[in-house]
Amino acid sequence: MTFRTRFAPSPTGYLHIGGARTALYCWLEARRRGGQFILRVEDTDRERSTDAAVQAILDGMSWLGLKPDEGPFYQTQRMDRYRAVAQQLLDAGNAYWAYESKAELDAMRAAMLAAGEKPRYGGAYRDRNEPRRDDPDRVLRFRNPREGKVVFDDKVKGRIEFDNAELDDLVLVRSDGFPTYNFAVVVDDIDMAISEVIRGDDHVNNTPRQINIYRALDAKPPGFAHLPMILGPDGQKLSKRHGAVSVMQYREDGYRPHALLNYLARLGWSHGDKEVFSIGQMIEWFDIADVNQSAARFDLAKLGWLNQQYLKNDDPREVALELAWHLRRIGIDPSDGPDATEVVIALRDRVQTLKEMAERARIWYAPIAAWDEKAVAKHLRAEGAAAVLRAAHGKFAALQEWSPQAIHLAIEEIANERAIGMGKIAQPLRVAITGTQVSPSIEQTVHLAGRDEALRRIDQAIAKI
RNA sequence: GCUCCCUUCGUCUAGCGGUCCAGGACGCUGCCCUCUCAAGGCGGAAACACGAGUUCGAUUCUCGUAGGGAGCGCCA
Repeated sequence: MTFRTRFAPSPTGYLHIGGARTALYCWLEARRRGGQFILRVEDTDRERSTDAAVQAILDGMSWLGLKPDEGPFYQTQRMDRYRAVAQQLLDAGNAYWAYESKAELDAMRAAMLAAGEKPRYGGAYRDRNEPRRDDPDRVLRFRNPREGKVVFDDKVKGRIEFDNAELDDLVLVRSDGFPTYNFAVVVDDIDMAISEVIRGDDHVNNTPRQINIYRALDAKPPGFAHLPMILGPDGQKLSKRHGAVSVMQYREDGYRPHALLNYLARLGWSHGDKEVFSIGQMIEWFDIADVNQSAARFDLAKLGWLNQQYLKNDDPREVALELAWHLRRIGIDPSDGPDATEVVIALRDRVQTLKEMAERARIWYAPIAAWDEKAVAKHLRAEGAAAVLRAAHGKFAALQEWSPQAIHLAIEEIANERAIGMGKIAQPLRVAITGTQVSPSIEQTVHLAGRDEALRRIDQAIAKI
C-alpha cells in the first residue's frame, strides 16, 4: 500500500497558519515516504462554504508551494457515493432513522448537562426500527457500539483510549440529505485510500467515532497523527490580532514562503540543533512521529530572523523579483531607479522583511520625502560639513567610473586630505543623500542613488545649510 | 459537568534512567568590529509546574495535584 496523506480544509475562510502547518506536515510526510498528497475540500456545510474561500485556500497553498498530487476533490460532488454508503450501513443494521426535532435534542442536552452528565443523544430511535419516511427532522444515525473500547496509536500523541460508553449515536446524514463531517471523512478517506490521517488535535475526540464507522464498513482504519494547536504569542488561541490571518497576509507583510515553511516545520518539530532547512532537508528529515505533543506559541520575532536568513543567503536576483513586487505595491516603479538586485545586496543585512526592504529602498527611487531635522542639525550643519560636501561633489563628478569601490576611494581621499575620520564625511553625505542618518554603507548609498542624482542631492543639501 | 490531551529557559526546542549543577536557536544583554544602522564574532543572565511512588539513581517511568487546551452539533 502506498503512503497517502490528505489535507482536508473546509472552505469557510482563508488558509491560516494552523492549516498551513497541517498541510505542510501532510505534504512533507507524503514526500518523504514517496507517497501522494491529496487535497480535498470539505464543503458539505452549505451555509458557510464559499467559492472565495476555496480560492483563498488554493492561492495560499500555491504560494507556499504545497502542490497536491491529486485533487482538489470536492465533497459536494460525491453525494451519490455518500448516499450509497449510508444505504449500505442501513442495510447492515449499523444505522437507523431518527426523527427528533432540533428543539427536542437541544432540550435533551440541556437536561443532561444540568444533571452533570455529558450531553449525548439518548438513543430513543436506536431500537425502534422506524422506516424512512418524509419528515423535516429525519436524520440517519450511526448505531455506535455500546460496549468495549476504541484504542488507537496516535503517531504524535501515543496510545489513546476511549470507552464506547462515552460515545453516542452520531448523525451520518442530515435532514437536508448532506452527510455530516464524521461520515464524509471516513467514506472519502477509504475511497481515496488515505493511509495516514494528519490533522489538528481538535479532532482527537472524533477519531473513535470514525474508527467505529470504519469497522462498520469493514474497512481498515488509517494511521492517525493529531497535531497540537498553534497558540498566539500570549498563549491564547490564535485570533485575527495575532496570526490567525491568511497566509497571504504574510506575503504582503514581506515574508518569503520558504521562511514561513521553515518556521512552521520547526514549530513543534526539530532535527538536532538545526534551525534553517532547505525544502529537501525538510523532506529528508521530517518525521511525523517526531512532532511534539504540546501546543506551541507563534513567535513573530523568530519568523523575522528566519526570513532574514533567507533574504541574506538566497540568490539576490531571485529576492529582487520579490522585492519588485513589494516596490510596486507601495507605488514605486522598480525600473525607475537602481537595479533591484543591487538594492537587495545593500539592504538584506538590515531588514527582516521584503516590505521593510521596499520601504527603505524608496530613497533611491524617489526624491527625499522628509528630512530628519535632527540629522540635518547634527551632521549637515556641523563644523566643516559644507566643505566636505563640496569636496565630495568635486570628487564624485570627476570619477572615471561610478562604482562603490571608486566612491569609497574618493571618500578616503577626502579623509586623508583633511585628516578627518570617515564619520565626518560619511554622515553629512548620508544625510545629504537620504535625508536621514541611517542607511547602508556610504559608498553603497551614494552609488545606488546614481551619479546625477547623488550630485543633485549634495547640491540640495549644501543649499539647505 | 463529563471525556480526551498537554506541562524543560520569556519563546521554539534537545533530552528517550546515570553522559544534565540540563544542550541549541530566537529574543534580551556585555564586549569586539565599525562611516550610521545592521550583519558578523566572542561572552552572559535565563528552565526540568508541584507532590508522592518505582529505582542504587529520576528531567526521563507510574500515580495524584495544580494549571492549560480540545471535544461533548443535523460545524468541520
